[in-house]
Amino acid sequence: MQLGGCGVPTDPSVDARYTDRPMPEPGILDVLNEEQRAAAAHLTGPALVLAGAGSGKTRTVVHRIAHLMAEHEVYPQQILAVTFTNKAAGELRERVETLVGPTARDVWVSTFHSACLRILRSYGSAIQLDPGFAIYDDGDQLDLLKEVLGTVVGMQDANPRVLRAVIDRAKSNLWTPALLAQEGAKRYGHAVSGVDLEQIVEVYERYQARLERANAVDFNDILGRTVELFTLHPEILERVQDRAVFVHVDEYQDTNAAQYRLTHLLSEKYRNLMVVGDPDQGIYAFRGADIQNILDFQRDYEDAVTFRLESNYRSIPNVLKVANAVIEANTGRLPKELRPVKEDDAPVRIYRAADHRAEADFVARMVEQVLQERGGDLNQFAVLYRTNSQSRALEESLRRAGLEARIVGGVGFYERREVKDALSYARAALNPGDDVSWRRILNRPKRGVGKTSEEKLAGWAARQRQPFSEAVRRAGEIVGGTAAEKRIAEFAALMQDLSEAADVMPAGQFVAHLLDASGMVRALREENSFEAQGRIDNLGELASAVEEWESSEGGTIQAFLDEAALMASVDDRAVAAANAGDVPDDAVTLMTLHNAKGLEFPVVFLVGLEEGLLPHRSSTGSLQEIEEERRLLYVGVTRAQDALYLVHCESRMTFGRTEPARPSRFLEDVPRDFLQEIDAFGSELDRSVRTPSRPKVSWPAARSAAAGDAPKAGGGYRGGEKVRHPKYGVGTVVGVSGEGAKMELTVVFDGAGAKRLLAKFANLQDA
DNA sequence: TCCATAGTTCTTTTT
DNA sequence: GAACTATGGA
Repeated sequence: MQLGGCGVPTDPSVDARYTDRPMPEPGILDVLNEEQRAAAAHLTGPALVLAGAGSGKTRTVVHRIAHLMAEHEVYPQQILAVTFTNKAAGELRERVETLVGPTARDVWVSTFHSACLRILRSYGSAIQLDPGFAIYDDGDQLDLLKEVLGTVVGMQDANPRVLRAVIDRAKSNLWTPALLAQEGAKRYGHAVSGVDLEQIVEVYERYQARLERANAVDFNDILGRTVELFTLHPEILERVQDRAVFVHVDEYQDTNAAQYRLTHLLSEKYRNLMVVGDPDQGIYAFRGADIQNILDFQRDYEDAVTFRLESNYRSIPNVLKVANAVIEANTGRLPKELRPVKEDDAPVRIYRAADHRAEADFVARMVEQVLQERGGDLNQFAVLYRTNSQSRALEESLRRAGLEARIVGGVGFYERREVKDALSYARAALNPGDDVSWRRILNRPKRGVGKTSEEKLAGWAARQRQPFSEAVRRAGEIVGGTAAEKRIAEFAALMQDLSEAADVMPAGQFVAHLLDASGMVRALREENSFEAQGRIDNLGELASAVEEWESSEGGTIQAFLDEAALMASVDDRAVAAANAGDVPDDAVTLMTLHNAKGLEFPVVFLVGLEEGLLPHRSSTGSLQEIEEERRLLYVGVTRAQDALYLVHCESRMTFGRTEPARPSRFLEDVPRDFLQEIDAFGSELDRSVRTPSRPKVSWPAARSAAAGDAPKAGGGYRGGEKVRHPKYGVGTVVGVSGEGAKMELTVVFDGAGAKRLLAKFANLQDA
């Protein structure tokens, strides 16, 4: 699908043709409910769709698009739909295609980033971007920033991550360095995150200059430079506008200033803008998203029509009760209550685990149990957590139980060192200005060019204002007479060969050649280790992914690099082939709460519901931050269709240190009788036992009252406690139920696994 | 220039 | 507990 040259009528006179039709139309919209149908039948002008979780938002957009095409003669080439992830885009396109057939392929469905990247590849030369410009990801940004920091007085020891965060934030607000100086001073004073504002501005300026000199853009530039392009070249904007007569923006609550501006620019010619979202699911303020964008839509577009979708088709009533209770605690929200359509119900369960291991074992055990009880496959399960680092224990427990796990996100395939190196070769071959890539591969694999030589080259490049690759080419003049000189010359010859190869070889062949000629694979083979073999396998998978990409999509290596750069998770569409080897088609899904947005699963586990994790310790500084964390929990809860397990630990390991953990404050917002407490085996615990004479005490307080000071004699056991059994040895108490003579303990023994014991007879000692 | 070792920082969250 | 980085000896 090419921009511009695809037979788009220059003036489709939409306003005249598509207004004043009687409503509702027969046909396509019949399957929708009343709320959905009203929104989907909307024709022209701005519209806001406030869509609660699970209310059929995508369905509504899909039918609206189909309706426009099938019954109002709108060309697919006039429709643009912007989604948040590549995955959502693929799904949307597929569903429209199911409804209206293959012409749906001409509907432009894309993320903001992919759409803008395509525009920049087509028209970027108008703002001094060479067609082969590189995309710098987080790691590249950091590398470049480290270099820049070295050149600014007093910034040598500054943390590049902090600077990156500030610059990213400025860019997502569309602030140039000058604007950052101005606006930053207004909002933050003279220092941001403890760094002097003037110095930050200086770093930002130099960083940006270096990016532009390298013919590169970072992620935020993909949006920001597109805005720049549109502003400086209205004729280009207009061509794109004609490709976007009807604009849809999904997850509008997560748009930042740059995306807001783009939305406005794209839709201002025809004003057929439909934005869809849910302010309660805004979870990206940390990267500049502003919920105010959706809250102010009616103010921005006074003639806007608002539609509300509040019937929830996804979740059982108890899940929605919990969800509503959680989100009601937020202030300043539009009142909204999810109404269940489903009638079947089951309790939402809560489990208190001893530590992250017990938590993970519990999840594995429940998965097995549910499989036994109701059958089905592993794809029905999802485990959601706040931080990626929580995935390891979960993965281990599941694997130990023989259950496949699929981790979405995390350290992606394209961020693995060897893969990144290989891609850097490709980038360097395509773009002699890409200093970060050139420097990365200079001595990788090791070819005897050390830090000293590298710095001499870099110093020369900086003084001469030349790209690093030029320094490599002229190494003789710079490091003449040293041992490294010859090695660098060989490297220069290699790169000369590769850049010629990039022009003449098809993508797959080029990557295969690069892997061979660079010596990467050879060096790994010589290492002869288990780990090196894994890396070789990854490189092999990369080669097949490119091959596959080339034969199925007919893509160039440049297009492959673009796709890889914008790919959030490895199982996103085309390049997923890269990981085809180890992604099973039946597996429990593990991912962060952020990644889970927009998805649904029959059985959901929310783990790590503790203070410090959710809300995360670094997001407790302001009410806004805490409320965003609460929305994150809300997003998690509303992913569940039929069963929901909430899990928190009594102690958790952070930075390799085990520390006591308190249940999340958000659990206090959920009335206790909305939750059924269970033990490590899923058996229901008797509530009256756990809250003696204090029925109104909310969750966390009740916990300490019940377990905290109980005497040891008489069986005052509590979860997390280490005990010794005469036969089974040392173990950890993971569950307590009943009282007195009937008190039962669930103990996970280090050697013998989990056992259920009557406390009275177990003959346990402290361990 | 490279390698082993000790020390340090690190975890939010993602296009 | 891992991944990265500084250091000193070969």
